[in-house]
Amino acid sequence: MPEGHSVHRIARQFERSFTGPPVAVTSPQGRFAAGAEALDGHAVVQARAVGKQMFLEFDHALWLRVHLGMYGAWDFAGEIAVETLSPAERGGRGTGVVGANEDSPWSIGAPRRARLRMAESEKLGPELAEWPPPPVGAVRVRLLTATAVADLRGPTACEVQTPEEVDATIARLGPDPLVDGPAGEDAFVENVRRRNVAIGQLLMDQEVVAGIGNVYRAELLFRARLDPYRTGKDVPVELLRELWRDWSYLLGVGVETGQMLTMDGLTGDALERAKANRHDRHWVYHRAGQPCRVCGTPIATAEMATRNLYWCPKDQT
DNA sequence: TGGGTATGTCCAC
DNA sequence: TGGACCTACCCAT
Repeated sequence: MPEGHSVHRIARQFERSFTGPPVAVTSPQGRFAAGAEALDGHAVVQARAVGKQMFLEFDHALWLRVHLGMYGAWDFAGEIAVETLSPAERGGRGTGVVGANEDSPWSIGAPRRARLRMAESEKLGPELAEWPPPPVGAVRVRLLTATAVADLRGPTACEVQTPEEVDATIARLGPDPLVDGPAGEDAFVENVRRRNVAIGQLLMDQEVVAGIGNVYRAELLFRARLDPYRTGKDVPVELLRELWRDWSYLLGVGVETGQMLTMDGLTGDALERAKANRHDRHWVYHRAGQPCRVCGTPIATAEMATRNLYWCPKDQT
């Protein structure tokens, strides 16, 4: 599932393409019919992302809360402003697809009629044959303006919330570097230090820190050379502060690039390989049995917090 | 072509 | 504890 960086990117896409004009809200699949009716015809005021949760505020003080879960995805189409994608993300299509400057990885493409899938990976689809495009498959909710459409499929959560309910949802979440800034660091340290629970478990706990998923967990622990089984209260405060700052850094990279790039210092061919092939992208994630990129020891794996954990038993102590 | 796995969370039993 | 959610991708056949 999309980890925190994807959700922040999606919120940004909504800010760009959906705030302002009234939005037609429907549930082609039918499972969100009542919620869609409550929002239909109202304008989106703002989009917010906290951890892996996204919130859209409508102009009558109701919010749409969405959590993508493992398989959820948003498909955007229409005259949407698309950020520059890497060649791999463009699905092997030629250049000039989004009209953005190829040399500037952070630039925003000129709005044009296109299709963009935003989930764990992002991909541009073919040009649109008709407008609005017919919903394909199980579309839980469709948001439609005169120039843009967004279809949601397969979310774990999709519901209408009052402002009080939004506050309550967010209150249950730990700090998010892009929401709380440096102030989140103290909260993170405190949340970890008071628990007699493995740090590998705590990083996956959205009440401890919001937005980290299984890939970032494994990579952050390796980057810190930290044993996943060390309990929270046993991790030195200074190491926890470094861990928080590293998460803030990786989240920023993820939001800017749309990819979970966790190996620093890559240049040239190695960088291109990492961008093109996710198996060349990580230190330990999904590399069970393969040699550690630093010491050569086979990467270990075990289940922790119901997910597969990966780590180097020699380097992480 | 078909099966297994996956970035996550909630709920029924 | 296991299933549901519902899709994309990779690999074996």
